[in-house]
Amino acid sequence: MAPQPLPCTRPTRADAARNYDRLVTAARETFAEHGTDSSLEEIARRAGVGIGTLYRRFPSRTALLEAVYVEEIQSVCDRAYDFDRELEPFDALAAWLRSFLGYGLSKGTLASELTVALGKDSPFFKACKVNVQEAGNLLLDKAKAAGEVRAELDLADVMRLVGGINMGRDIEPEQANRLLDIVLCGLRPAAAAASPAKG
Amino acid sequence: MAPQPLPCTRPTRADAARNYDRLVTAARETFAEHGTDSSLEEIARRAGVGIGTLYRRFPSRTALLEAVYVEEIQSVCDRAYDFDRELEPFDALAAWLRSFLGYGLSKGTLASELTVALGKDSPFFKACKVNVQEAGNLLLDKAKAAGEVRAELDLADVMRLVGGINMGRDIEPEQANRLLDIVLCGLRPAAAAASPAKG
DNA sequence: TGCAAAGCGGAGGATGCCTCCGTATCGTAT
DNA sequence: ATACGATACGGAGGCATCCTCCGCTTTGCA
Repeated sequence: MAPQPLPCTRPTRADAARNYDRLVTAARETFAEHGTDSSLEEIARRAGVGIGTLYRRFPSRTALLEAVYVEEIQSVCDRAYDFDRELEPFDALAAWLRSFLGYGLSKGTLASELTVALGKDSPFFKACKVNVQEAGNLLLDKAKAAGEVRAELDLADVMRLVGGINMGRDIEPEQANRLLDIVLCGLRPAAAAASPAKG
Repeated sequence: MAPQPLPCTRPTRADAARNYDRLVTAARETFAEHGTDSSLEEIARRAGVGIGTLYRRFPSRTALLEAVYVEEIQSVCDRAYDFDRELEPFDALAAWLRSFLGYGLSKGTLASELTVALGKDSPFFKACKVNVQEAGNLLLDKAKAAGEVRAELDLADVMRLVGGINMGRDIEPEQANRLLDIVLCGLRPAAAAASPAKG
């Protein structure tokens, strides 16, 4: 189902693997609760391992974020394929974007920071991007083929807009959905009255 | 022209006023270059004053941000009134949002962080919000009255979407403008074919 | 059971945040 | 011009976090 294997550095030795899992779990929880600026020492404490262990496994904050993101990315992609099977083209795209948004609302800023991360240049994030693009483009292309989305749009644009919606930490779910509606409207072909400012 | 006086704490004594200006200038440059997480000690060094001076004048990072934002806010509001005089309703709104975006592109993440800040609860940011709302609503209401923007949208929604566009630090100006076009399309009434996902 | 490889964890140097207070400067009154 | 009180300056220092380094422990294989 997932076309590209995402890099995974989970170690093989029993104790190391156990600590790896503890760290990723603690990191996911802590990042979700206190944002991605959380203290790494706090995460190590929460995981019940020494700070040295954290740094050996994850040489930088980014590396730890990557490990957390792998699972989130996987989940995001899986849902795209689900919606593709179950819904009509535009609805599938809309549902996917809405689920992406709802997921972000429940996980603090993780989703929006993830969107930012997908713009980064690291090899890891590029690999993630490939996967998300493959899943998202499936939905987007079908919606385009059905004439329900403007042909000149690309997925990066759409993701960026949706990711920007809950960028500012606290947003009411109601407002978030309203903003998504605006974006969804903007995706549709300028069939009649509407035309963008410059083309 | 600007309806509400924004608070200003610029001191009166000569040396203090000079240092105040140096600090605000250094802060604006540093925040634009390295984001609002920049070291305050770095800013003090850049301004050529001691760290103590910075903290006496600006008891917190937020206080320093406020001083930087005052001028930006003023400039954003002024432009709204200019566009209102010079352009047709929808074009004025579009031009204002586009200038807001262009300004953000040239100033790093300042503009988008400003958008986030406008959602905050501090008295200062509330005052800023009042001013921006007054200016923005002038444009938005006229565009609504002209039937070119959906009546149920509010300014906070629009600002948030636009602010989200260049949230992720590095964005190509070309892409940013494309995203703004999508948003602008989304603002227009669902005249014919286009209709939002849920109403 | 023994041993080498792999992993563990925390001490410690560097940096940033913020406070406190002795010293220097400014503006005014004489 | 001078003196003096009010105001401002600046950096030392306490605390938190980041990240590195290295001596000790655990693991898994022979």
